[in-house]
Amino acid sequence: MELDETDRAILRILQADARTPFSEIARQIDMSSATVHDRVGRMEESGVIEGYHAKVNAREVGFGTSALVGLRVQQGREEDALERLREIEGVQEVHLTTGEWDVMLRVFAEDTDALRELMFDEIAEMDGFSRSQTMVILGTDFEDRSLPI
Amino acid sequence: MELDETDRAILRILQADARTPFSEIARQIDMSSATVHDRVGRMEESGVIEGYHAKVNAREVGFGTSALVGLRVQQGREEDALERLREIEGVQEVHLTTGEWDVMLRVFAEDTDALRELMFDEIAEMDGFSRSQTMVILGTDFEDRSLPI
DNA sequence: TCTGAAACCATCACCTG
DNA sequence: CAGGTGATGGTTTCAGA
Repeated sequence: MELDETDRAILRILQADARTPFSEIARQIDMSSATVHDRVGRMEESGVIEGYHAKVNAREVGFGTSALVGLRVQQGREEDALERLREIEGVQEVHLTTGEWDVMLRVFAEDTDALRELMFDEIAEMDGFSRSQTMVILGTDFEDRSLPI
Repeated sequence: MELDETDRAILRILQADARTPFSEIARQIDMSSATVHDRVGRMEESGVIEGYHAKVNAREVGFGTSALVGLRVQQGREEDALERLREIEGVQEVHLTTGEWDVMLRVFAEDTDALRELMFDEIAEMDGFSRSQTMVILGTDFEDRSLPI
């Protein structure tokens, strides 16, 4: 889908605050809210906007620990491996990558004990993986910065 | 902040769709929308809810390439290093980690050429870093899965 | 892309158990 | 004191221009 500057302005606003009323967006971009409604609908339909999500503080809901995990997958077992990763609740992101690791995960767990259990009992147990490396996240300087549209 | 099952139900709904009207949330959890309004306000105030963000398809807005980058930081230069990373637009996440790398980044770029420029002209140029490794993301199986609250 | 109108929603002061 | 009611002003949404 072709996006013009008006669409991009709408995206910038909704990236920063997805609950901004269309009427307020309309004021900011100097158009009617019917137009905003229209354009947002088109961007949702076409997949430019993939959804709206509340960002919840992980620590506050009991996930005090997070880590990045690199995995090596045995050749030919890729799809199989991904399928099993999807079933593990703490796994929040799965990327296929070039370089030292074939798959990089972001996992969340209650604490370091729960992380260890997740790694040893769920991930290390899976076959199709040869090596892994866990990088515990000690702190996050920032994340969920808006894309510079 | 203490969260009860009602709060958690609200969080689950807003994680999945941040634009759900309070009246609809009220229907789902069988309470009045005044109560939902109240509880959401309290969770925003206390930092349980950190914001509401539209998820924009990166490819559709011109970011066809993404990578995870590991960096080694010279001792004592950490704060300095983070400050410069914050200024680079394509850098969307910065985590401090244990293990092989001190800092892990998520970067977005227009294409592999732009990624190379970002790596060589902006990141490799910075001092305070000794080594780096770039893992280009070939595909993402999933990301932004909701936390299992 | 806008106007206008109907339906819908957020918000708040004020009750109620 | 958490939760509900009800009024009101703002918002969404859609047909029609």
